[in-house]
Amino acid sequence: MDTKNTVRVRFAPSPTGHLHVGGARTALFNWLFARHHGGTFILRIEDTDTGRSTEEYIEAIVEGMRWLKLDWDEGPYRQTDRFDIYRNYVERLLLEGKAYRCYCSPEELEQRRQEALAQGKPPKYDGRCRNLAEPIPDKPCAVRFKMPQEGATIVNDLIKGPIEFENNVLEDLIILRSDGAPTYNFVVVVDDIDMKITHIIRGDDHINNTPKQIHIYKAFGWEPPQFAHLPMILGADKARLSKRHGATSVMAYKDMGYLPDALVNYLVRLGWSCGDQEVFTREELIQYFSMENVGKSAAVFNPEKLLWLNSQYIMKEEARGLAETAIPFLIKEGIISEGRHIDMEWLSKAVNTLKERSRTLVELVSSLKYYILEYVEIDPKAKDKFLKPENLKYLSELNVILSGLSDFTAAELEKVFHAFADEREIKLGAIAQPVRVAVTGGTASPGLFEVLEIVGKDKVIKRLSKVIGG
RNA sequence: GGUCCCAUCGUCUAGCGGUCAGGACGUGGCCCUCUCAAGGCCGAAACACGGGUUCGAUUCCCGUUGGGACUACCA
Repeated sequence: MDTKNTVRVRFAPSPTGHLHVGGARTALFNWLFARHHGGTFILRIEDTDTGRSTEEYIEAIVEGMRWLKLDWDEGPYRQTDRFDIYRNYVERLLLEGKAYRCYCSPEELEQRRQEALAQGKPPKYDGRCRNLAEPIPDKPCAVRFKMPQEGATIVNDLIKGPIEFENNVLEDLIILRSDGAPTYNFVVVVDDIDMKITHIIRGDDHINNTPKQIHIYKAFGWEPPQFAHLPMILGADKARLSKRHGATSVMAYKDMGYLPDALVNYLVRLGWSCGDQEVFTREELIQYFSMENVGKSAAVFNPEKLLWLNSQYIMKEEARGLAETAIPFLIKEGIISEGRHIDMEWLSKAVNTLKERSRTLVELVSSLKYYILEYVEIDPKAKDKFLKPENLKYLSELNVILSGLSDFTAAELEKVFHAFADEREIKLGAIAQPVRVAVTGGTASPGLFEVLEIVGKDKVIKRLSKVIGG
């Protein structure tokens, strides 16, 4: 099959919430499929539920897509802009006798549904308006699609394989509400045909909708696209991922200091694999992506592994670029103020020492405090352990030596410290840890000498003096 | 209740009839070391169960069990 330049896929979220990780993964797989085949990726907003859709969420979804760098070639289309198109198609079905007006009120329907459920019967529409001879003038009505009741429908899913449905389990679904707004199962078909979608890649929560949609395609005489149903993403309790499981919105991960490439890498490995490889560049993903390597079973979202991946990406990232993305976090934490000038070259050096010990940008920024601030807050436990009187004696001797240094570089400092320890016949750690605590406020940091160099002689002396004095 | 999907270490997964069942996260130990990381080495850890098919099943088929989704004038 020649799929080159002919593949057209879409991500079709409904703007009833932020872009969440499940949606993001669906978007990602569509995007990868399109990019891999040199096809077209379309963003379509499914806002036919005017009661729940909001402009804010449309913005939020677009923002999330941009942050993840999932660029689209067409759209965002909005279904609310296309109501006339849908109504024409509904009209056509009505004319051809493939749909009918239903005068049952939502209340009546709901009541019958509850009764059926209570009796343990399938809550399926009974079709009572199906054979009405004449339209009832001036009575509000919805339009239902006449679902075939004989035979079976087979969905040939690219991921799950063939799935068979008995047609008699399908009901005459409403395609046009009494307020004139069309419904999902109808517009999705019309749009996918209208937009010449070749592959529908979506969550497997849509599997049961697929046979219904196939009948609509058939009613119009259209050839359905290919279907590929992605397995769900679950929480630790194996239930569908939701707010209960913690952060689910993509932008929440941005705020927590995750890199978009790390999230993308994590998400793609939830359900897709390529041998033993865990870390991929975008180019590799595009090159290697194939529907054949998409798994069938649902996957539990594992924050620990995402954190590890994020640390990998931070480690690989250029210090300069990291420093730049860290700026908003520094401002948010009040470590630097909005307009203040900061020497990016210097900051990059500091960031460089922290790259391999920060799993998130938030952690990175937190460590950056002791590089940037004048004084540091000292952890009480660290103080008790390492700033005892005997240590303070060494610190003040050392402070004198450091004050006299003109070459305050890591290499020079290392020599000085070793000489200091040798003369007093103490281990390097015996002096390094107290200095570390005095300068960084804690017991863990990058190599002490590089920290001292970057913090700079001035601040180092100030911090040591303060510790000795107080 | 009905329909459909799914089933390999705790988690993500490789496996596409014959493997000591591989990798990754996490976890335990060791090495490195001024601390913390990073890195290296080693370890514990899985084929849900029962029937078939086959010379041989983790792999193919059927049940059971267990999870999940859908079942709206939501998408």
